[in-house]
Amino acid sequence: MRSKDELRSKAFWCLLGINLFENLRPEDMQELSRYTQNRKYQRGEMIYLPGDPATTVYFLKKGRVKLVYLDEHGRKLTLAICRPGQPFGELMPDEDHKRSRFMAQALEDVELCLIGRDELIRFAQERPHLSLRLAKWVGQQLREMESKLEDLIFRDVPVRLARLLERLAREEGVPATEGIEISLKLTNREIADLIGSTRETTTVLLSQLRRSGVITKRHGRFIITDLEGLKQRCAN
Amino acid sequence: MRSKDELRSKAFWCLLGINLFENLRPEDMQELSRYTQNRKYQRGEMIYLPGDPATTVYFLKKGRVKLVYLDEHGRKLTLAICRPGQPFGELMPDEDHKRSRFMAQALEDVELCLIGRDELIRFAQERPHLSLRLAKWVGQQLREMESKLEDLIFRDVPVRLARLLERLAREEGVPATEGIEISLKLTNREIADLIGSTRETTTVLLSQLRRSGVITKRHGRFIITDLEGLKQRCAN
DNA sequence: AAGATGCTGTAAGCCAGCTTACAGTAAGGG
DNA sequence: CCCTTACTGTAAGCTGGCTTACAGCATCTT
Repeated sequence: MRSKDELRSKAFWCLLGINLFENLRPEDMQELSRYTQNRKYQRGEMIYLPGDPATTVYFLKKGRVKLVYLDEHGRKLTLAICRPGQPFGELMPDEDHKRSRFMAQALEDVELCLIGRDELIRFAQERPHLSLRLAKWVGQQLREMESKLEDLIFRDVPVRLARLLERLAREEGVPATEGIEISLKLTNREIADLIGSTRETTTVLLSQLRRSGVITKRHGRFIITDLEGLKQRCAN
Repeated sequence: MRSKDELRSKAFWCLLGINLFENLRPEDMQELSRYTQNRKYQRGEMIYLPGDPATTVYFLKKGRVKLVYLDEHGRKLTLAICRPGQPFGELMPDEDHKRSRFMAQALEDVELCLIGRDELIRFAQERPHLSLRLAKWVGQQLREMESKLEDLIFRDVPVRLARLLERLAREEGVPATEGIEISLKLTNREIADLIGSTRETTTVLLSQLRRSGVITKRHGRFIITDLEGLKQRCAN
């Protein structure tokens, strides 16, 4: 059986690589790690569902996770794709501890560590620097939401699709022989959910882009073969 | 000429009634007030414009202010209506101090006090409780944005209009003989901007609601005469 | 009083993109 | 290997709500 110390140092290690906790003093890390847990999920598994009490904050260690809004009629909108190092979950829920309206789903095999919202806040209460970082994190989420809103109101579906692909190429792209490969397995349905459109419309638009030589597909992953052409389609 | 103390206590008074600074120690209030300024604006005046550097945080003392997103083609979306006691402005802008994409306009004669973002953050740095409140504030903005997004994607225009009127009746309503009066002068154009629709469509829908006996208008202000009927129209 | 400016009301026409429907293809699993 | 399930591709039709266009009012200005 492993010693407590070993377990603790393992948890400690878990906190490394998380942007939010960079530059934290080692003894603080040590303390914080006592409140954390490690979890693993397989591709496709749900990490939390709409309606689950929003009392936990998650930090991605490995794999990617998508955050999806689900409405009462089953329509979906994917709000974000989180990458290793990033936190997700609701840090600042309603006064009345209302349940989250989002779900988090593993896009790949995922490793994460989690911490109770109240513990994290109590811990931050005595560490102003961390508190401000939390505020900054929430501020980032806010800005992402704003840009999502901007897209959905002011841009039409073809432009939203082009902008999504351009962003994915920038954020998740790896160089390939034909161009930039988006290192994410995404179905047309998932892309549709990301741009707030339907599967059918998205399929048609993707076919057009393929025929125009802007993109191609290999092993279920998209490759941007003409980044310039794509960028032209990002404007209204 | 007035003494420094008098000026200071006046500024101090300015901080009272602002939710964010409730329960702050008097000496902290005293110090914070040294960084603040008071300003007045008339109905219709701009407080800041898109493109202005986002370095200031505002606290409303009197009157209401609307925050509007303006796109490059002149289309508008009103994101929020702020009321006395509420803060607005961008507390947590991009790393690169990107300029705000919003404008703030006085809906009525307005009194506010303002403080530099950096000063406020430096001040909060040593007061963890305040830092967490800032995070909570940003969290609230985030939730409002989420609900705006939800409306815009999943609900059609008539429902969005009904929900807006219901919300305004709840938040800005005062009892009147015929029903609940919304204590805000709003043109059809402004209502259209609030629900992400056009002036014409909004006019038609408002006329329908009037003909159905759900609302009426007096002195440029709407009165909800049939709250139940309105609530029925809030569902999809 | 006349003119300018901005708000309200109404209506015809149009179109992006959602719906519905179906066929073909890939892939996972027993 | 077959069978089931899920994904992709295509197309006809419909419709919510945006566009465009005007006319009548209400303020405000000088």
